[in-house]
Amino acid sequence: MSRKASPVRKQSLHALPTEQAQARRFGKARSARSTAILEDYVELIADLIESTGEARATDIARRLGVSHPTAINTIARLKREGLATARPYRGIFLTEKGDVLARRVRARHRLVLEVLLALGVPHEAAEADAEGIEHHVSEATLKAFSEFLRGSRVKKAS
Amino acid sequence: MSRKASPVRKQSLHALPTEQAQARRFGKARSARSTAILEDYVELIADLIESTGEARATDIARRLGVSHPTAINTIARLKREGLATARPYRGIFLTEKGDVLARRVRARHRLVLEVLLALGVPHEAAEADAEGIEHHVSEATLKAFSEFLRGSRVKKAS
DNA sequence: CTTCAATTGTAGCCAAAGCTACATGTTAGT
DNA sequence: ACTAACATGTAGCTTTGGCTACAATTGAAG
Repeated sequence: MSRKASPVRKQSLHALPTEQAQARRFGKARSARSTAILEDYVELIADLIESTGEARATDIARRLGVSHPTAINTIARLKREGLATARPYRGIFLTEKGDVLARRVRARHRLVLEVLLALGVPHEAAEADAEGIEHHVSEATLKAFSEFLRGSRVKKAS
Repeated sequence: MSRKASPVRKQSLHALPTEQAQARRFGKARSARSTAILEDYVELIADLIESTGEARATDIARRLGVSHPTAINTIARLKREGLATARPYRGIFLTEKGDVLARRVRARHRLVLEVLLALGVPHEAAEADAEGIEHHVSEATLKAFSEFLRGSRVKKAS
C-alpha cells in the first residue's frame, strides 16, 4: 500500500492528525523525555542546597531511588551541559544556567501540583503524577493553568 | 555529612518530602517513562488499523517521526512483550493484550486532552502536551479528571 | 513476465540511563 | 593518630531508543 510518500492519505472516521502534525507532537514528547532527568536533578539539587546547605551525590541518589554510580553518571552529564559543577568530595553546585533552569522547573512543578489538587486529585497521587507530568507542560499550558488557578481561588474566596 | 543513613534529616523551610516518599515518586515517573513508548506504539497501531485497515512499519515510523529501523526495533519489543504480532511484509497486528492496552491508553488520552481543553489550553498545545502527559496520569488522577469534566459540562449546560 | 521503486528487514553503530562489584578518599570517634 | 564506616569514584555490563547504510522482498506498471 501507499506507494507515494505523502499525497492526501484518506482521513477517515476518527480523523487522525496529519503525519507531520503527529510527528511533531511525538518529537516534542521525546525531547521532553530526554530533558526530564536533567530537570529532575537540577530541581533536586536546588532543593537540597536550599534546605540542607549542600547537595551530595549519595543524598541525590537516595532521593531519586537510584544507585550512586547512576547519580554520578548523570551529574557528569549535568557538568557536560554546563548546568552544574562539583568539587570532588565536596558536593554539587549549580551554575548560573543551572540555577535559572532550577527556578523555572520549580515554579512549573508547583503550578502543576496546585492544578492537580484544585482538580480534586488526592494529595499523594498529585505529588507522584506531578513528578512525571511537569516535564511535558508547555508555556501555553502553563499560562492556562495559572489563569485557571486564579479563577478557582477567586471562586473559593467568594 | 550525614554519617547515619536516615535519622530525621532536618526538614526545613520548604519541607522536602522524606527520602522514601520522594524515591517512590521518582521511581513511578521512571517506570512510566519506560512504558510510554510502548503505549504510544500500541495506541498508534490501533488508530491506524481502525482508520486505514492496516498498520505498516513505515507508516508508523513516519507518524512517530523516527526512522523505520527504529520503529521496527520497537515493534520487536512489542512482540517480545506479547503486545503485537507481525507477519513479515504483511503489517503489524495487536494481540488481545495489546488491544486491551490500546483501549485503556486511548480512553486516557482522550480524557487528558479534554481536561486540558476545558482548562483553556489552546488546541495545538493541548494535543502536543497530552501526548507527553497521558503516560503519567494515575488511576486516581484519571478519576478526578472525569469528575471534573462532568462538573464543567454541567456548568456549561446551565 | 520483467523491472524498478517502495517497503521491509538486517547489521552495526552511538548515547543515555540503569546496574553490580570493586577501589579509593574522608572523617568522626576513640 | 588510627581505623572503620561512609562517601565518592571507576570499570564494565545491560537495555532502550535513536541513527545510517545496505540487503532482500513485493507488487504495480509497462
